[in-house]
Amino acid sequence: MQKNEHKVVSTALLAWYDVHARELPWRVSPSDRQAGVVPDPYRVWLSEIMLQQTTVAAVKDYFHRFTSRWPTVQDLAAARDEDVMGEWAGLGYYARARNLLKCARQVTQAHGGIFPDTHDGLLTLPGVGPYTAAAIASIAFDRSETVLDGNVERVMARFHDIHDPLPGSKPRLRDLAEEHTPLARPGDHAQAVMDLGATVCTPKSPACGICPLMPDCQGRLAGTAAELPKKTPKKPKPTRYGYAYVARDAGGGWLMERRPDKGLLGGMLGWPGSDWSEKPSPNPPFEADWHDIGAEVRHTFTHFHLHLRVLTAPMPDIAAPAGLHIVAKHDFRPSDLPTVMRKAYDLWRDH
DNA sequence: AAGTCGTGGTG
DNA sequence: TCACCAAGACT
Repeated sequence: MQKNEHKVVSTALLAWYDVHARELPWRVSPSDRQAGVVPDPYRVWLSEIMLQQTTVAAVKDYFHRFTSRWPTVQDLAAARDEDVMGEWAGLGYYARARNLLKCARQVTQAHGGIFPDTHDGLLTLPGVGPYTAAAIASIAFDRSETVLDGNVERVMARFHDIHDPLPGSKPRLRDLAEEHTPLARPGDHAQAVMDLGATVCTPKSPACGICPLMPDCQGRLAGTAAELPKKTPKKPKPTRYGYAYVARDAGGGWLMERRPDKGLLGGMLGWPGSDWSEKPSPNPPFEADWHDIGAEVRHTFTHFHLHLRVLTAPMPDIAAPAGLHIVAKHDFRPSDLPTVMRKAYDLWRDH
């Protein structure tokens, strides 16, 4: 329940939001909602999945393409797996795309195309965790649930001058965020805190001078705002190496693999290759005089750097080796590839 | 319950 | 250049 001394905060925040809310493709503005416009749960859900660990700028074009191609959750549920994975290519965290499809089919088949309208109901959906369930419940269904994402953590740590490092301080920050959550306009409140965190209370050099919460911000008063929240240091990233093999058959088809659902780049299209390790074993898909194109892909994943050498050879008139298949010339779209594979293609094309 | 899982922008 | 960072979920 909201503490009385925090009511002035949420009031100031909502007043700020009424003026400064960004126009976003999935957002119903405060004035439009006041006029009776209701958010579409499908669009709220889709946007929140895309926004997990991903910036608004990166999401916008993907959101437009998805909603143009699949306007409703039933449309998405009926899509082919490879079409959804191809449309998601480049956005990253591909488990989201696999769970997106699972979720769309679950909502369509088990719920008649209607999203659950409670936090606990939403939590049962694949790809929907504590944050996303609270976000959808508050934004789409006007329920007073507390969202806790990186923005909210940062705003709370600064406003209350919390110096304990994340992730250990998370329960404390959650308690504080719950105290700020209003019963009225919970969705606007949630989006207001996140907008504030993204545009004013930014990780580096926060714009305290224009912040609506500045008068009561303990971090600002203590002069510690910019260095909060503290975080436990991360491990350094090792560098791994590998080989990728780009081969075309006589008809211009490409020899490719569909990666297994589990693990890195799961479910995505890619070039056959070696393992990625400190000392990779060459693993060409067929015997040939493989030509090293003389350039290597450099790509950084969440927890390691990768140097990938690209080799090429014409493919003889044989069947595709086990686990691989030919993507016909006119079915091949570089935009279907995850970025690291796209980089290998670009190097091949330019060699 | 730490580790895994992408990518592009930023300072 | 490079570490850090983003509207986290899953195992």
